[in-house]
Amino acid sequence: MGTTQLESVQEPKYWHLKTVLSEALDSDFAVGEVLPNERELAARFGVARATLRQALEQLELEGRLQRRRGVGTTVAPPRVGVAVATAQNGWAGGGPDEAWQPVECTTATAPAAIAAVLDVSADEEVHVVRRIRVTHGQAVAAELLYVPASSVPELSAIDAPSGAARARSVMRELHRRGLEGQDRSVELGSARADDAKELDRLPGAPVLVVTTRYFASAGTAAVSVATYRADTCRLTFGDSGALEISHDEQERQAS
Amino acid sequence: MGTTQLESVQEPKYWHLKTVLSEALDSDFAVGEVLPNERELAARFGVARATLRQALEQLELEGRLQRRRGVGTTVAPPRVGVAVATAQNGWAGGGPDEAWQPVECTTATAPAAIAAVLDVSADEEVHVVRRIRVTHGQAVAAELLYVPASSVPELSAIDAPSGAARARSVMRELHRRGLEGQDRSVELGSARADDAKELDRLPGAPVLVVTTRYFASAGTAAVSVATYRADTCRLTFGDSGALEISHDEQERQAS
DNA sequence: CAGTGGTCTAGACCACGTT
DNA sequence: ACGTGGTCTAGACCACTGA
Repeated sequence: MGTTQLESVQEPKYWHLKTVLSEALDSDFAVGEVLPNERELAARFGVARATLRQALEQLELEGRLQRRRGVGTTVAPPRVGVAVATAQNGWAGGGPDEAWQPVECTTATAPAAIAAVLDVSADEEVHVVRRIRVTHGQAVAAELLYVPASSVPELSAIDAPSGAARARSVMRELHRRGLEGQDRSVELGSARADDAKELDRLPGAPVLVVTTRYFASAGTAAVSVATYRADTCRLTFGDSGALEISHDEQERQAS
Repeated sequence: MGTTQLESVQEPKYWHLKTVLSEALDSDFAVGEVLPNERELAARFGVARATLRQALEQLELEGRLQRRRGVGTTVAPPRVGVAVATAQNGWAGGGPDEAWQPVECTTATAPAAIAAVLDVSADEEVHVVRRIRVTHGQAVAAELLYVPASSVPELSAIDAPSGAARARSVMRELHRRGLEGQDRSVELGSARADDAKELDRLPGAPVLVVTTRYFASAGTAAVSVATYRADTCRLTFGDSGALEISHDEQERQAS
């Protein structure tokens, strides 16, 4: 009757390509190894470069590959487990593997949504602390911490008016105020231009946006918006330490 | 001297396009409204369809748009805050807004990485419970829960051999065993074909993969791998309730 | 400078949902 | 059947990195 459809894949080429590449990555490549360039790979698989790129983009999204303009495509190391502080940990910035570096501090009016949560008026100036989180020598997250003046009442106005020094002063005062709890949410986003620069990525790169509300005795003491590199990070929330397996590994070992 | 470069944007077209569209979305469109089709929009902005699509893809990734083949592109509602159980909550499945529906239960050998965490040998059969999480009538997550036989010793072998009924039996037995703690990690992934189907998305759609390890008195009682729709979900981890603002709103209101 | 990935074009055809 | 978004092509040029 009907025509014999041999190989009627009914599966997009880029999807099949991704599978093939993924398996090749497991068997034939070591972490850090450089892949052939895109034109070469596309020719080798007999597809247009755009199609090949679609497969590479997915693999990069899953943390399997790392691509850098002018350099090439390399096999990415497994994702880094990054501990996100639990309620007990207090203000991030303590542990050895949880190194937040204050970069700058300015004062500005907070975005309306932030102002509402902080319970300050929309046109009130708040401290905005810029911090970078570094793990294994790599910048993995960039944060904006919004601190109303009322949360750091003893902050001397004579201190450095901006810069890392003032950022440290604000953090010190926050520590002194103590902490009663936190609220946290995680969602997918794309990196703003400034965050992308700090994270050594292109604007629009996928990031995990962690929004944290810090409660002190008087109410909401501060709100933090931290953007983590989604390609390289696995956020961990542990009662008793980080999980040792990654989703990628599960996939790869599921064969 | 040099040529006067008026409008030397040095900013990709699709990026600028995304900004323009984003603003238009805020001012001229209501949630659920249908946008003009891609060919029309591309023509209107004077760009190729592929370029227009690049902008739409980003906006969809950020949860601003929803695109469905054969239907069109619509303005997405704000992301749903989905509570991820904290240590106190025990086995997910209780609360009103945390409805996990058992779908099926089979027995199979777990992927190697899972088997290692469960502390069972790689060729040992475990129960695999399939659950779907529904919020506001929408499927937001699909889960595979791996349960070694030793965690549900009293599970009658005479029970339904598979299907939703058996899934419920396994969950009931797990409840009986109690829970001492959990470990959790969140990372970005792309939907497998089966998960995509449950979530009404195309394979490869971006998802937040939540891997949870459940501890009982005897050790690791089960491991869960849940994939949440990244476009529509905002995962919340609260000491005291969910955050009420979303990243998108922050962005939009930051103007 | 050469080589890489990033952007962009102007088409074509396909799979799907609705009518 | 029609219109939608999804896939795919075969080019072109640009921006960046490193030798």
